[in-house]
Amino acid sequence: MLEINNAFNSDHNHDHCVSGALNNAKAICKENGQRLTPIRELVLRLVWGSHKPLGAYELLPALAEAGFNSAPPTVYRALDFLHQLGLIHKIGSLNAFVGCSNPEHPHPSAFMICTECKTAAEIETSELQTSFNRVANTHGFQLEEENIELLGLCSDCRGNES
Amino acid sequence: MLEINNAFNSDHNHDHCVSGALNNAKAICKENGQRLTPIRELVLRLVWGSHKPLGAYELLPALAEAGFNSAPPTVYRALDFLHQLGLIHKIGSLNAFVGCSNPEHPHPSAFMICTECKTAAEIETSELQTSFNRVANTHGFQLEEENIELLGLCSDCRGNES
DNA sequence: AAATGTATTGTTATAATATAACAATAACTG
DNA sequence: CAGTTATTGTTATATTATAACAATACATTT
Repeated sequence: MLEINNAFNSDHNHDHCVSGALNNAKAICKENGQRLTPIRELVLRLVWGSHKPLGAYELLPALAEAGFNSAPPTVYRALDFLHQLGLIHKIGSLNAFVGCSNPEHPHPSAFMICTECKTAAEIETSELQTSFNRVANTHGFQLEEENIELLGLCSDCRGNES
Repeated sequence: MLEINNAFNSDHNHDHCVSGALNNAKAICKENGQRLTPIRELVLRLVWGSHKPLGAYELLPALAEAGFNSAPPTVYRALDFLHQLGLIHKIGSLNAFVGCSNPEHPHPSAFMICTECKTAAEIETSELQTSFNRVANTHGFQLEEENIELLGLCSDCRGNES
């Protein structure tokens, strides 16, 4: 059974998501001998602080406000760094980044993305991984990354349309 | 069981794919009261003629050669038109378009994309649709489109690396 | 601490992708 | 044929992303 996270439930305590992600990130960086520098930490906080995928250029003002350089390469470097460690996901169809799955164990993931309000809810995909791994193995394909995006209207936005 | 098409098999008669897609496109346009104009047909041929996803700007020279206007809006319009009818797929992570699944019945689809040679092989996903539909229904999500991308190395490119 | 090498960040410029806005033409409809 | 709609042409610009190199910070060895 596929389960989703609570992105569509606006009641949850989201600070918990962010701080969980941060602790996780620190551990992962330590394991890999990488440094979670102030810029990287800020970008991680910003991305995880939103259930809506954020584009690189949406992050720049916050970087500037925090006193960092805010040219595009700065934010793209931080995003690439976090992405490579599996700490954030890139939503290809939106050119935007999102965090907030279960921060204790990074994993391939899928998203339901509302085309109206842009909210992205992560789907737990363990059940799909079997299928993906099998088809990859069958064809000698070395699976390295997944972009799984379900696009449509969330229940809130469906309601507002009627 | 997931099956893939023959994109990784360079021996197949690809003209057949293209002409199949074209016939299918004509029928679908007729059904929907849409016109498959010369520009649209050319773009369809070009996209289906390649197993590698093609970016919009890669198509422009061919449009120019064929005597059409070749400014970006021209090709984006044709791509949007074909995409909306389900005749081509957009690969979000590559900003590129691809055709060539079973042209007789358009359907949601998934791709294995080689990050080295850029070839995209379509995966038949009927087995996954059940899962996707269920999770969408459970959360009142109105599923409209899917971007399913498996990224990695195809067997050819794995061989070349060793 | 000084010297050295590596990683990170700053900075400028530009590449690559995509769309807005409006004019001109072609195709459909009564 | 006149009126309407759909398509294409055209110019300009918005959005997303990276190249290239300089400057600084950090880590390691001596």
